[in-house]
Amino acid sequence: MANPDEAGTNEAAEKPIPAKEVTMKEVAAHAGVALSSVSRVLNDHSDVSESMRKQVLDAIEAVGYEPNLLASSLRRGSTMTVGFIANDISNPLFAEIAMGAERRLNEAGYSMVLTNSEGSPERDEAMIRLLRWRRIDGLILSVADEERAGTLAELAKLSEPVVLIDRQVRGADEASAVLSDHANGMRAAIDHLLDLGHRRVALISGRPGLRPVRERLSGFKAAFRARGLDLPEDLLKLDSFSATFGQQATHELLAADDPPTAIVAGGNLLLTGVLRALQAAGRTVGADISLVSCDDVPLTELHSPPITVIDRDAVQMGEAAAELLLKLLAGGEGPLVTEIPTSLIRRASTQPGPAG
Amino acid sequence: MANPDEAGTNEAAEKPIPAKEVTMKEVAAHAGVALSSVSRVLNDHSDVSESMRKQVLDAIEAVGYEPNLLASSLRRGSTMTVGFIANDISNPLFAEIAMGAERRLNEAGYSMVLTNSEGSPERDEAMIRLLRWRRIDGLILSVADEERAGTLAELAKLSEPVVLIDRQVRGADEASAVLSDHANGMRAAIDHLLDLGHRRVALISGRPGLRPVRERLSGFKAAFRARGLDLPEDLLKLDSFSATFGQQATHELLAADDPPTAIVAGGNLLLTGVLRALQAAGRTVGADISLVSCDDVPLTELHSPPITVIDRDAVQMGEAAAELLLKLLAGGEGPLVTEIPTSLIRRASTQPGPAG
DNA sequence: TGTGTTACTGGAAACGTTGCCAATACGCTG
DNA sequence: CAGCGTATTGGCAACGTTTCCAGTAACACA
Repeated sequence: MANPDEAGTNEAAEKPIPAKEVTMKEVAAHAGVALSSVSRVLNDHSDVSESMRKQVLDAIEAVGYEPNLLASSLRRGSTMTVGFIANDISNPLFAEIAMGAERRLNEAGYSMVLTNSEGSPERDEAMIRLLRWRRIDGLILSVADEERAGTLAELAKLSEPVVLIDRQVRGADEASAVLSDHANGMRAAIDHLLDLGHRRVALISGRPGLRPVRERLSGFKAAFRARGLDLPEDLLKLDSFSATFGQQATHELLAADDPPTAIVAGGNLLLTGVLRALQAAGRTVGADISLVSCDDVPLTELHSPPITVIDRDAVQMGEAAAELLLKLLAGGEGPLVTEIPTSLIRRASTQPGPAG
Repeated sequence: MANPDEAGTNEAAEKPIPAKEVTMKEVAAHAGVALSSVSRVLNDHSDVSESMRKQVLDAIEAVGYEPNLLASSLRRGSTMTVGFIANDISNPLFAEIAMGAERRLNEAGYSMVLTNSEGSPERDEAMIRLLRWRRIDGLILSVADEERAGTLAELAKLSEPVVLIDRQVRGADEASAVLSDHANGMRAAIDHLLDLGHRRVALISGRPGLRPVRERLSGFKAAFRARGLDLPEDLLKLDSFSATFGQQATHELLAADDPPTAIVAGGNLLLTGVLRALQAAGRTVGADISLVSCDDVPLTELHSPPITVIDRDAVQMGEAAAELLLKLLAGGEGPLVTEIPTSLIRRASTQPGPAG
């Protein structure tokens, strides 16, 4: 199956070949030139004659040489690789961010290695450490816990540039980041619901330890405050982004004495839990209870009725993160921050409430 | 911010430090032992005294040593890293497969680097080559095109073990793979539709060049043949897995002279396109037209009505792929194949047809 | 013919590890 | 006390690159 004209005549591989690696040395020997010349051709340095270039390229072809990036990186001191630690790749949102980042990085000649912390701070730390030991040139990540000392310590040991996605660590100006404007998105959503006459509005989301939750909460509060309305403290369920929590929280909310007339799901996984619970309770979205979710996914658009969402451009976030990192890699100074806007897409899941 | 007792007294870093790497040499010097002893401690070889171990570990702590995996891999000739090339990470199905694989590989001490070919055969090739140059120990992937010579050539150059996901390359017995039993799943789905009285059943999916499509098609045909029914050739739309194709194909099907009474969407992205088209045409799923999709995602469960799907366990697929690869890495022989079952989940999107 | 310049090429020392082999010290037996 | 095994350690050569520094040849010029 191998190309027959590749190995002379008498080199038919009979024995369990020891699979010796073909190195630049072989190329040099075959071309009858020095090792350094081969290197110069491969990295196209200026000082190589046309004849030398051809000679070497032919030899490379002839012996079937393949570069060893490990050796090269070791010598050069740079891997041209950027790490990306996602909280949860199975979340389509993160996948899009990763895609955006990878595309931009590839354009700039970097490659990206994607890993998954599955939302676990321990894995976060382990991944940061591993990537550091691998000598990546930069890192894009969305830590699972902004306050965890271990994670911060691992990050501090990293001398390469870091860009956070939707996270903020102590002392706002310490780290570069791409941040989405959750506060204004939420503010718009709550204003919309209040306009419709809702007053009992519930918010289900993760722990306020994470920036997106803090921001959403602040937008939520701002909207109530602006109208002089009391905050429905009992309707804040802030504990996790998981579908199961969404389901449980919704179940509890519906069973309460004074249940909400509108629910905001702060996370696209949460939404599936919320919908399951509403369905189980026999409530019809829109008619019985209004619903807003975060991030536009197929489910929100195709649900009956379609679900109002606070949207943002995930691919753009990834691109922006890559852009910042590239600036830092090029020697750019200080913490850089890009803010990504959010926008409210009104759909039929939000209907006039009791006072509307 | 750095630990103050870390650098003697007079080493306060004032200047733009050249960021010299702390190596085993520094550790050895600080501990007053040989380089090789440090290495022995780090790889916990048997022949190290307790005192030596402590001495070295203390020195490591003191100088803040961090292993260089590049150097280590170069020397050892093994990276303990497995590559994973996904067709499309933003497809939640692939994300789950990747998660399953990574989990299993990590248990075995390997780490996984995930990359994304975005369904492009060119990127496929480029990624295989890059990973090969990086000297990965093994590869899990789902090639974008089973027949493309370039991809096969790149794979052939790889001397490390490979496991395919739901793909089959020429000569069934040439490559290890995890294959899902699409044929039986589709057979069950079509039997279900035929039982309900449907005869005009459409299938929308990717190109038959890919195994999942071939298998689904074969299950589709088998079901019709088994009842002596003619195959509705005009209802086969096999060109792409994208949402836009799903939408377009559905549009065309609905506009035809003798439109289908049931549609099978062969791919979870396709489904969103199909639903958009049905919605645009004002058809109600279940009542007006029956619908079956492949792979259970939140949308299928939470749609109104819920959508009948041919399901399979994606995480299990990933685990199985890792399992096979680990066997091969341990010296296991020959191509290994694991078959993953599919099952039909009946929901309200499939209703009795005209003849039912 | 000698000198300087240009344009290339070769040699060798790194990069940070690991693993082989030889060296050392120790304790014990005969 | 010689001899020998055992347990531990040190030294050194790799792994496959890149890059600096000399060296060489060709050539033009005086």
